[in-house]
Amino acid sequence: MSVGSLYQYFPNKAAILFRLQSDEWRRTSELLRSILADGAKPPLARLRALVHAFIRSECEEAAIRTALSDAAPLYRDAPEAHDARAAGEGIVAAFMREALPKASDATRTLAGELITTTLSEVGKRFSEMPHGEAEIARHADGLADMFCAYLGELARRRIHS
Amino acid sequence: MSVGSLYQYFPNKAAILFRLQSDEWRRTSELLRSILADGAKPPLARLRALVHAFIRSECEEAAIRTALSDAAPLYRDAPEAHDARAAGEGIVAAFMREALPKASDATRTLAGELITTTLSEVGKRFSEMPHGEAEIARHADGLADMFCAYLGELARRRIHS
DNA sequence: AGGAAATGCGACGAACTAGTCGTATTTCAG
DNA sequence: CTGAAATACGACTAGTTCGTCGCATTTCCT
Repeated sequence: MSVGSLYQYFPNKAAILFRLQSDEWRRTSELLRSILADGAKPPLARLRALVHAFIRSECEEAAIRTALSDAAPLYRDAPEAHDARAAGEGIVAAFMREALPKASDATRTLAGELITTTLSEVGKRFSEMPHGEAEIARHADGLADMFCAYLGELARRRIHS
Repeated sequence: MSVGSLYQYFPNKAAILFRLQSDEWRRTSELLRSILADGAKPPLARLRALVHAFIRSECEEAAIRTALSDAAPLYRDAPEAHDARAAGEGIVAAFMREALPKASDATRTLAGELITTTLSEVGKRFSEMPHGEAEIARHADGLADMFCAYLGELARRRIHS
């Protein structure tokens, strides 16, 4: 693929990168939906599966992910970026209603946001430093443990300092 | 401060940015030490205080933090970056021994790494999107809840899926 | 096959950025 | 006060990067 051909389909470099990132986001949404909405398993098992799948997918093609996140300044303020995020939030919200049926809306929203941003930000860092299969699995398990403990505690509603 | 003057003290742009980042790291280490090593309060209260202090400090001077993290590619592979990280890890390790006295070394290390990277990565994201005081406090509390729940669960050693 | 339309291409130019260098200004000892 | 050493300065240059443009190649219709 040559420079000229590329610029027949995209107005500028930002658009190219944004398109790549956008595809990435779409795939991630798909992952979210397919795992979180699977009604067969209990909620926490699904969450754990999601963490593993997500971390593993971040570590594949680590190079392109790093490049994309380095280019973030170019598309950080794009309106589509916001939309993509919103799409994911809907799926997470539905999951949270299932996982925390008795919690308040505010609690659910906060917990959902925290888990989502933690997963995506920590995932990004994983993609930046190469690991072995086993390391990845260990860390993903730890992360899942953390989320499960948090949700468990919220369900029991006895968070103390 | 002019360009020429700046380059009398630094060999190149990367060195300038790295110096700024390095100062930031030193201040963060200081924060870690001063809060986590305060033996008076119980461990989880200290952790909660740390989360609040850290998130608040990330949100101050958000502009420079964002600029620095955008420049990360310039110093990502610098050896000093690794050292700075190691310094923080020592403090965290000591704290973890206190918070999880009965856990294995592997468990403690993993939990320490997870909490550290989660805090720093999620903190970075907070600095990128402006929030009100109240929002910040709410999220910091949520994050602290998550960490406390995780450590509590590890202390009780009954993580299930 | 002939030719016209669409697509592919990469050398080139415009714009930007990091870093230098000769000059101007300040500091300070004798 | 004087002159030399240190520091400050910003116009300038070398090098890089994004995006364009004219030509080459492929596609597709008659």
